[in-house]
Amino acid sequence: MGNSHKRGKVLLMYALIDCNNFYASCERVFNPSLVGKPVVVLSNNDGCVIARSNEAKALGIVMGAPAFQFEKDFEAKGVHVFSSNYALYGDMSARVMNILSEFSPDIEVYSIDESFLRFDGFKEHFNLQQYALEIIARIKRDTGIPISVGIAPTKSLGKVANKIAKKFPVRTQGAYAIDSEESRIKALKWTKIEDVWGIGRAHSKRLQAIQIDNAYKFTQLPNDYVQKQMSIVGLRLKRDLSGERILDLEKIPVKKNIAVTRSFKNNIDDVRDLEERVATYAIKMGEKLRRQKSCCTVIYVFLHTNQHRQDLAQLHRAVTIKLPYPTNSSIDLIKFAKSGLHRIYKEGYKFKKAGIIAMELTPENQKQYTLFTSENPKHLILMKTIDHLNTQTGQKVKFGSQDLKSFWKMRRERLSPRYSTRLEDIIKVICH
DNA sequence: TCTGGGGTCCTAGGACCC
DNA sequence: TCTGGGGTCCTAGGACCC
Repeated sequence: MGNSHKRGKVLLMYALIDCNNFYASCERVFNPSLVGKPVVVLSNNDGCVIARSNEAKALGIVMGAPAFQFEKDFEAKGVHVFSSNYALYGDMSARVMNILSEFSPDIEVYSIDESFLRFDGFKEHFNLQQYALEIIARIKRDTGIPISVGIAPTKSLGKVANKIAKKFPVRTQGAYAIDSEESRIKALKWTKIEDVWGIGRAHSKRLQAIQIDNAYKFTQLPNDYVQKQMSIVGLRLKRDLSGERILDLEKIPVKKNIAVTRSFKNNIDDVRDLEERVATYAIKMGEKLRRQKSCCTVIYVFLHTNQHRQDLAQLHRAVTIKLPYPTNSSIDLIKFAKSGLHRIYKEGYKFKKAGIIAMELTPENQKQYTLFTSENPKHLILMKTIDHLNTQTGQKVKFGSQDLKSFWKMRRERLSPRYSTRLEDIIKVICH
């Protein structure tokens, strides 16, 4: 394996831990009768499939499949369908990540269902394969969630190892280690180019055109060619896959942008209805900003018609607004977002989606107040109070510009209970 | 009728300046 | 025939991720 991943005598290793079919697995934890049955979870508005159990995958239900097209299929094949329940998934994720952090002091929570752990020096003291099996058993016992573990000297190789663990659950028992030069090459030759982490549709298509159809062949390309075609990002990936430790754990970054965007259940053409939507997004954005203690100085507002309806006139409009002062007050954000909306709105179009994005975030405690334009200091106290009411008491405070009749409520017809975060929904165990 | 949402990073090229 | 040149900043858009 060369010496590229060794420093002194300490062997450097990473583990990538990934929850299997996470959302579908979460639904199963609280409804064990679903074990062994096909389960799918739908996106917002029950639009398309975003998670599938292995049984659902085997039935040929593809990722992103529009739910309405598969409705009959679901019924015919006995597929259990759920609306996405982020309160449940977020809570289950936190439990899993908490336990994982007991197994290494160095952890990067990469996404809701994935973490990298650093195992530097562990190999001298543990059988890593065995250690991985312990992690799997512990997570299963304490949360009910099945996971896969890939162990390797670099992060991108950890991804490869994880994929092998998932693909051969019986042989690997859910854990696979790339721990020699031979196993690295064998694993890369097995990995299709389009399955490599960091190589998406566009790049894999271009690589396939020059007969680069697996990850090993990709690592044999000249550096300057890779850099030219795929920029510095591609070159870093090539070196990391070759066994050089290029990618390392990343700290949870403070977000640089915060977006709130939604598709509507139905088309909207009335500007007053759009105002209500945009105001609601602005409030949500304010909450997100305050949670990470940031203010924004720029907001971006956009409107889209339905791109799937080629029979209707299409329009994409957007505007970037520089705010006079950094803010995270929902009241201000509503005002600015609405003014943006009025600049881009055009009569005569049926809009399907709108969104706002907060940009150029600054820490809340570093506000630069300008002399004449600044925010109303009363907002600060008001927002604190509202956040407290919303998060601590379960009350929902609404603003005047919001719809009070829940007319816009997302379609979530098949929502499971919030088993783990809502007392009324807690699971009942009946003993006889 | 019905097709998700929220992020990051990099580069090319234009605007502008001296 | 020949039409400066180089630096910086900004933005749009492409590519990727889960």
